[in-house]
Formats: sequence, C-alpha cells, structure tokens
Amino acid sequence: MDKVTIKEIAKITGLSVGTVSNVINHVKVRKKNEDRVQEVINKYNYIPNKIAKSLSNKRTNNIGFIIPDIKNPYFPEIVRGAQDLLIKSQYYVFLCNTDNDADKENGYLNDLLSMWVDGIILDPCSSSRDLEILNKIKIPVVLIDREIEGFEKNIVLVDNENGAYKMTKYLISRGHKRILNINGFKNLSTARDRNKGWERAMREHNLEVREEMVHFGSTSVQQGYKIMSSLLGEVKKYDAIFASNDVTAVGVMECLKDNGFLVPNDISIVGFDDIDYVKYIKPSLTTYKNFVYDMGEIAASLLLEIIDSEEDKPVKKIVVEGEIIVRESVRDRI
Amino acid sequence: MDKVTIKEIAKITGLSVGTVSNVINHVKVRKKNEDRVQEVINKYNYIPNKIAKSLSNKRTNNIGFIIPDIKNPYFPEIVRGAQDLLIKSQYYVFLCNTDNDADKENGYLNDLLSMWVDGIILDPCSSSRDLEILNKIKIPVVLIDREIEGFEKNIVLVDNENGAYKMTKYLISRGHKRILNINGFKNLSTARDRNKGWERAMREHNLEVREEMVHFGSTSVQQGYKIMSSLLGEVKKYDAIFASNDVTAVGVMECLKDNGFLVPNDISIVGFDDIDYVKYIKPSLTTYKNFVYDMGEIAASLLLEIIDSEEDKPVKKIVVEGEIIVRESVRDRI
DNA sequence: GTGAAAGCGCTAACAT
DNA sequence: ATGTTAGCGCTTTCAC
Repeated sequence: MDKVTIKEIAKITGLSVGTVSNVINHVKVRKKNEDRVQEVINKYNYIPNKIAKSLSNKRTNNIGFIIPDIKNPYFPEIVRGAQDLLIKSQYYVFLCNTDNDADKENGYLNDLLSMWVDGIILDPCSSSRDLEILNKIKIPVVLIDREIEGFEKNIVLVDNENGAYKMTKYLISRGHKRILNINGFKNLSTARDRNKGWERAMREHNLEVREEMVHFGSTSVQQGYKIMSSLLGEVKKYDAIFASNDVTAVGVMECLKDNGFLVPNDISIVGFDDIDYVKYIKPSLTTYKNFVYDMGEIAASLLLEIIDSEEDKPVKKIVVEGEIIVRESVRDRI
Repeated sequence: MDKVTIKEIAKITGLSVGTVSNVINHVKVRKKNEDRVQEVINKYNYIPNKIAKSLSNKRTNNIGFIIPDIKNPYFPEIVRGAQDLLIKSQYYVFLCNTDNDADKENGYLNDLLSMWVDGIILDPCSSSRDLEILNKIKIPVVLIDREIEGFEKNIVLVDNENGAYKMTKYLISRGHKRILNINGFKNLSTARDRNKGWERAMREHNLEVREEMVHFGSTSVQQGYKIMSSLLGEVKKYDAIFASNDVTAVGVMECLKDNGFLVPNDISIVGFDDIDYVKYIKPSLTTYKNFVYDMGEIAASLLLEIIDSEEDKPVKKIVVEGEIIVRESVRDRI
C-alpha cells in the first residue's frame, strides 16, 4: 500500500509494464485497456516516479537558476519571468543564491550538473572569473544580467551602457553638469557598462570627467549609504548624482537626508533599474526602467530553445531596452 | 568521453564499482586505491549522477518550497531563511509560486511528490481547502506562515493575533479610538488572526467595533490603494488605520496622498510585517516587525528534523514573536 | 497493440 | 578491503 509502482499496476490490471507505461505517456493503447489502467491508477493512487523516468530518459525537466540573492528586489522579477515561462513546459527550477561568492557559484554549478538539470540560467557573480569549471559544462547555459569576460555564451542583458548614457544625457538636458557617479562593483559588467554610458554622455557634452567622480562598490542600500557618507564633504561640488542601481540610490538619498541635504533642491539624483518600490519613496526616484521580468522570460525561452534543438546554433546576445521614468528626484538647474 | 560513469572509473582503475562507490562516499578504502580513484575521477572529470543515486537511495536531498509569489517582498526573506539552513545539509529547493491559486498549489504538490522530494515547506494559499490531496501526502510537510483549517500539521507562524493586538493597543495608547482595519483576504488565517487581535484590543478598551470598520481583501499595494479609494468618504470618521500588512499600508498611504490627505496629520496609519523598504517611504511606516527570515529558518530546521527522525513525533506549532517598530506614521491624538 | 527484457547509474548486501 | 550482483522504477527496443 505504501509504494505503488508501475509494476504493481501492471500486475493488478494483468497488463504488461510496457502497456501501462504507454497509457501513462499517452501512447496509443486499446481504449478498454487504457480505461482499466486509469481506473487502477486512481484507485491505488499511483504517482509516477520522475526520478526513475529521468534516469531512463537522461533528462529531468529541471533547470538550475543561479542568482546573487533573492532578497535583493532586483532578482525576484527575473526569477518570476523565467519561471512563469518554464512552468508552461513543466520545467521546475532549483533556486540558488551565491551572495556574489564565486566559490559558492562553482559549488552550485557542480551540484546542478550532478543533479542532471537540463539547463542552467546563470546570473554570475563575477566577470573576471576562473573559466575552467564553466567551460567544462556541456549542458545548455544561458547567462543573464551580467557578462563574463572571455566566456562567449548565449546571454540576455538590459542595455546598461546605452541606458546609462540616456540617463546621464537626461540629467545634462536638465542643466546638470557636474555629475557624481556611484556605481556597482567594478568586477561586474553591469557596473562597468553603466559607467561607460555615463562617461560617454559626459564627454559628448564636453563635461569634465575626473577619476574622483566615480565610486564603485555598491549594490545595496547599506553600501550606497556608506559610500555617500564618505562623500559628504563633496556634495557642494556636484549638481547631481547618477546612482547606477536603485538600491544604491535609496541608500544615497537616506544618507543625504540624514545629513540635512534636500533632494532635489540641494542635489538631484537618478537611479537605475526601477525596482518596485522607488515610486513610493520621497522624493520618488527618477530612474531607468529595466524590464527584468522580460529579461528572465527571454532567457528561459532561449534556454528551452537550446535544450530542444539538436545541433548547436550560433551564440545569441539579446539586449532588452529600457526607458527613462521621470519622477521627482531631479530638478531643473539653470 | 561524453558520459563518464562509475563503471568506467572502475574499469580504468581496475577496481570494482563497489570500491569506486566507496571512495566517492568516503567509506573506508585502502589509501592507495583511494588516491588512484580520485586521480582518475579528476582526469576524466567524472561527476556522480545524483539521479541514479536517488533512485537507489529512495531519497533525493531535494525539497519543495511552495509560496504565493516571490515578487511579493514578504516572501524572499522566508525563502532565504530556509535555504540558508537547507544548503548547509546539501538540500536543494524547488521554488513554486501559486499566486494564491489552489489549483496551482495542488499541481505543484502532485509534481513535487512525483519528483520524490524529501519534504515540502508550504505557505498555503487558502485556509479553507480541499484536504484530500494534502492528506494523501506521506512525506514530511511543514506549513509556514498560514494555517489550513482542519489540517493539523507541523507549522511555524508569526504571532498574528497577538501582534495585531499589540499594534492596536499601541494606537490606542497614542490616543486613537476610531480605528479602521484594512486587512488581507478573509480566507487567509493570517488575515483572520490579525483581525481578531485588532478586535480584542478594541473591545478591551471599550471601543466601538462595527462591521463597516473592517475591510478584507488586500495583500498588495494595488489592492490597498483600491480599497482605500472606496473609503475616501469615511476618512474623517477615523483617527487611524490598522493595515494588516505593509504592502497594503503602502497602497493606502499612496491613495491618501493622492487625495490630499496627510499622514499622520489627518490620519495615522500602522502596517504589519516590516518589509524591507517601509523605512524608506515617507512618512516612514510604524509597523510590527515579523521575523520572517527566522520563520523560514525554523521551518527548514523542523523539516529536516522530521525527515531525519524515524518515528513520527507529535505535531509542533511554533510561533515567532515580533516587535513594534515605531517610525513616523502615527501621531499623538489628544 | 502488447509482452519480455535490457538498460539507465548508482547503492548495498553478500561473498570472498 | 574488495568484487559481484540484485535492484531502485521507468522507458524502449524488439519480437510476436
């Protein structure tokens, strides 16, 4: 009574294991037998064993999803975008959080391989990275969100460079000239690309670009707060701040507020990403909306495409364009 | 070269599969042989097949985690709390989002069973629910966050009733008497319990409790906004609002703001949960902090305990107490 | 259309 | 300590 297997069902119905397997997998079987099998299946509450099926099939219908941290409001959207698509094809996902630790990432990669996932979606924690493990992977992998230097793989990204460029130009169009850049970690492609966009816009407008204007190292509210703390003396030197991710912008604004500066009166600020809640903070944040849900969905669909295709296709790089969302954190500067 | 199995390793080393299996599983083996096997494993990049192992072992080291929606900022904390503990024991988790749809929940439950997960952590979408499927489950299940009527299982909760009671008393202590209650969905135990707490505090202080004072139906910013919209005419009848979850509080505040009401001057408001970002909104939200990360961690540890124990122990109900976080959304009312 | 049996990769019991 | 082998539950030829 405890464990009903296909074998029991076969015995009870007087049919062979093969036939029972066929009805389960909707392979043509005599109607009468099919009904009988279904009846017994229901009666005995038979649940097919996907592990055994996977072993036989050499495919699990599971995929691995590696991200830095589901607690960071940027990632749930990505994950959901992917999962909503995957579940339609009955794919289940193992969620893994690296906390931006390359060792953990390697560990997950190995384990996922050992678990025979059919594919992996990877939001990598570092761009300069030991490629040895990555190159060993034979199953389909699609990168998402961040690039890895020297690792030419299918990837879907938001338009970091161009988005930052547009955002910075927007600031300039509003009369700001001296723009502080508070960025993510320098080893992340996102941070570097956003930095490039900022710099390109600055140079295009013949605005001064000095090394001390850019500060890497924040992908959280706390880190943003901390960096801003160290820059309090410089506030008057700038018209605006380009925070290259929203959580950082929030931290920066909190720090400014705590130290008596008013946004946008004393200094304007823009973020990047448009995470869910920045419309509710005060002042609401002008930012660049990245369609991260879409990014997740596209990555998933690309992955399935690769899994289902026989021959390997040329590597794809898909960029999801975003858009500026104007809110209250920028003022005109005459 | 494509697929290295334990058998190949055995052949190459001249040892038996049994011996190879032993070195993989750290069972005593002659040092010399162990080294040889390891060497070959590395050379041929052998990765053990966990699927085969699972089939043989009848355990997968995977668990299923069912929640309403990872995009709702309440849930990532829970998930992380659980995962951080689980990964220490090498457990991987399948994440499933129900969107509060009982059919989806049933589907996940069935699939998870078929995937032979060793256990399930379930944040159920409905409390009045068809128990048939749930009762069929023979593997360890621990409920989290929300109760299911008539389903006596191991469960870990936050102290909804008592927390709401304390929160309401706090409002009363600040001089508020007419307190509107905007709540979650009535079919959720969390909403009902929080409602009970509110009512208990009100009655204890001989304050009027009328049916039109409580409005069920919001677990999102949008829903909170909508309910508040329909109540704009009543604002002046109340001193304060008890929103029984933070996202609802945010929606309510947005609506109030959009319609010219000032919080807390015109009306005070408190939330419930203390999700990450309510400290950054304006006014920052006074709320009741639930230790949801801890809740996840405790649920996971309880689950592992059950998985690892032979005989079944008495059902446990663990309540994680929270605490009031005073911020700016409540004023004194004389 | 159906039955028999090999095989997926591993573990564990048993024999040596 | 090591080798041999049955068996985990299913799919998939291959005869019939």
